[in-house]
Amino acid sequence: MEDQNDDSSTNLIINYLPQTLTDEEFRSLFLSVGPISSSKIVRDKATNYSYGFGFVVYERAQDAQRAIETLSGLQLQNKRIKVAHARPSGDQIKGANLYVRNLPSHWTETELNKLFQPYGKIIQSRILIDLGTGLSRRVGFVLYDTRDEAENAIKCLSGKTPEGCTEPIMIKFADDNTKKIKQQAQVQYVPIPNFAAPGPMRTQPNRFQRFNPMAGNFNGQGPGMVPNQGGYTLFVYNIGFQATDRTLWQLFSPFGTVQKVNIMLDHEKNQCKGYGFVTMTNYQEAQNAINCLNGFFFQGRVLQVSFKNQNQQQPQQQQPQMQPQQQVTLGNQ
DNA sequence: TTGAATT
Repeated sequence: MEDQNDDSSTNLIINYLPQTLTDEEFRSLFLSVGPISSSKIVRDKATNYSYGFGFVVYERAQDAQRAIETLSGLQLQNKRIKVAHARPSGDQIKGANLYVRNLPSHWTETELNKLFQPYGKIIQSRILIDLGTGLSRRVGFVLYDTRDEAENAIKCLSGKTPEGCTEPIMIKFADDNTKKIKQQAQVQYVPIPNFAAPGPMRTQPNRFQRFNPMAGNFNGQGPGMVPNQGGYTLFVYNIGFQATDRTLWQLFSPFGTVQKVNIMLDHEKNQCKGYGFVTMTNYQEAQNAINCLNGFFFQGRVLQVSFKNQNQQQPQQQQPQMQPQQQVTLGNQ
């Protein structure tokens, strides 16, 4: 690419993308902020497996900034995406990720960072949690800004026993993820609506559902579902008074094909009445959107999302005559 | 043998 006009202010890296997010969904999401010159989810060349991150280059720096402000932290399926300026790429930032074992079981990222930050700038760190028990698996990752810093940390910390601990920690460079291929394409994320595990509470309830590509059709109807030409309309309540059609678009399009969205407006106050409607093509995708977004904490409110027809809150979604809002229609854009 | 932060 020959986009060298101050790449650092327009080039964004997006982390923690859900595995099933498509390139089109990814692009649409960021297009909603402003014109972009390129977008890409980084994938394995052979299998197309998403590594869970991507890049977006905006045409204007102010749009890139706004994307960081409005989209970072957005919940997409089972992930909260992170949007940030990409660091200038180069050899020195490669191979800067460390794998750490034998961590004290009560440690969080805070303690991990405290131990590692004397040796360099930490870009990201995490401790793995056992999903069944909610307890630490006592392994984690520390990503430094540069390879040199990571090497330095290994030299200084490897085999050392941190203060107040009984065992030495083990450190090595993390595997190069771009060389590993998960052949089993994320098949088993079974919907477990009320997976109530005993033990410590999770930060996020595990009510997120993924599609199983082997069981039915990702874009089509699930087994036994009756196709509905009109689509499935969802009622979205408590979305706040600043919400626009774009808000609904951003929230729902990651879950599938959205036919139209419709924010109900208070024309006197010229603002949202606090609710709206979303029509999705596929039942399965609509149900998934409900599972993921109902009860989701969004901009200081708890969203309520349901099928419109199950609780007959509103008459018909007739478009008010004066409605100046254009409807977002998903076609081939 | 770990999650997924440099195209």
